[in-house]
This record gives sequence, structure tokens and C-alpha cells, in this order.
Amino acid sequence: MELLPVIQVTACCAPLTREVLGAGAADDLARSLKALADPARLRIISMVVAHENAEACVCDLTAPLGLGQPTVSHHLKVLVEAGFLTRSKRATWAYYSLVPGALDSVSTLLVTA
Amino acid sequence: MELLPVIQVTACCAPLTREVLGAGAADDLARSLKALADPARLRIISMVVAHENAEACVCDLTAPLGLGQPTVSHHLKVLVEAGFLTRSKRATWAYYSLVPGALDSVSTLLVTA
DNA sequence: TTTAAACATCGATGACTGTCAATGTTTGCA
DNA sequence: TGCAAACATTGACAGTCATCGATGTTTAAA
Repeated sequence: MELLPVIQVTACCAPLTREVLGAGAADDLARSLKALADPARLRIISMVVAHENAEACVCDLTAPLGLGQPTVSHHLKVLVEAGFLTRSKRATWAYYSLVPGALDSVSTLLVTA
Repeated sequence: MELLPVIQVTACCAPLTREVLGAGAADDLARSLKALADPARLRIISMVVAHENAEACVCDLTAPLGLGQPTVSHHLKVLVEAGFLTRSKRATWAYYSLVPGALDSVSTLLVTA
């Protein structure tokens, strides 16, 4: 998984079926999709949004996911670096929440109409 | 890449942020997204749609993609088995075209509103 | 200052993936 | 029938990824 730059999900390009995708734009969109294309990460996003105050810490996620703490931390890092989640640390806890509009940006790029 | 069943992209579940995703639904959606999460495959979809009659054969794609014929055939197979493209063989050519609504189904599952 | 809890990071490992060269298969044509 | 073109399939290989155990870091509390 690419973890180098913080990817901005917003409007890398025109919708897929609007005009032919250049190599660079295809790389960008593929990188965003790759961050989403994992069952654990999809459930993480879903659980974060559904959680109280629309935020969740690592300890809220490990048990329902059935994954170890390092693994969950890894997935959260991928989602943060891809621009889908933000991290805010309070006391010893790290709270993650969804970046408004991030999912919709990707959604827009896939839509046909 | 999982190539087992022909995945139906249509409505595996409620939108990501609507209710918490179960393990099975997360697997399904992740499988669809994985099929899309590759630069070459994104460009293939884009090029197929933009091509004359909204269909293209393998020979139309290899040169602009800069990939070998077996590699392009592989990507096309992934997209067909994921339910995004259909294949229709005429003479010695295999014409691929976008399944109507397939991209929009995924798009709908990602949207926040 | 010691202890414990929450989390991040590191290193390793097994599984998967994108790519290609080589080969098989089918179709149209001479 | 034989040949060539378009495409699929196979096998191999290098790179990437999800996961875990072990360890490091930070914070709060005793």
C-alpha cells in the first residue's frame, strides 16, 4: 500500500466516463480506490460514522472487527493518509472521524451520468 | 485478484454511511472496489466508453495503455467477472463494453447523503 | 517516579497481484 | 488444407499487502 503523500481525494479529474483518463489521473483515482478496497477499512469507515459523535477510537474498533490493535492502527493510517479520515488525539485516545465530502468526491468520479 | 464468482455490483448493501456494514457486505463491496482500484483498469473503462460505439477490442487498447496483450486481456477478464464490462465476440475480435448502471451502483454505495 | 493503558511503529511472513514470454485456441481467408 | 491474426490461458517472477507479535511512545493516575 502506498503511504507516501497525503492524497487529496477532491477532484483529481473528470468523471471516468466523461473523458479519457490520463495516466496520472488514473494513478490518483486508483490510489484512492485502493484505500477503500478492503473489507476491514470499509467497515471501519462505516463504524466510525455510526459511532457516538461520529468518531471512534482504536479501542472501539478492534473487538467488532475481530482484528488486532496493530492491524486496526494500520488500516486507520491508510485511511488518514488517503484523506478519508482525520485523527485527533485527546488524552491517551486517538479519535478518528470521516472527512466531510471525501467519499462523495470518489463517488462523483465513478458516476456515469 | 479474486476471480471466483461473477459478482453482481448491484445493491449488495446499504450505503457505507447509512448503517454499519456487515462482514459479508464489506467483502462484496471491497471486491468490486478492488476490481476498479487499478490505473490500467480505470483507463480501460474510460477508453471503452469513449471509443466508437462505446465498445472496444483488445487491439484498440494495448497500444494506448502501453501494456502487452496478455496483460490487457487479464485486466478485461477482471472487469468482466466483477460485472463492470461485458464481452461479445464477433469474428476473431472480442468487443468489450460497459454494463449500464454498474459504475453507478458502486457510486451510490459510497455517497454520504 | 513507577505503573498501566492506549496507541504507533517495526520486522517478519504468507498470500495475493500486475506483468510478461510462451503457448494454446478459434476464426477468416487463401 | 494451411496460414495468419486476434485473443485467451498458462507459468513464472518480482513487488505489494494484510496480519500479527514484539517493542517503543505518550499520557494519566497512583
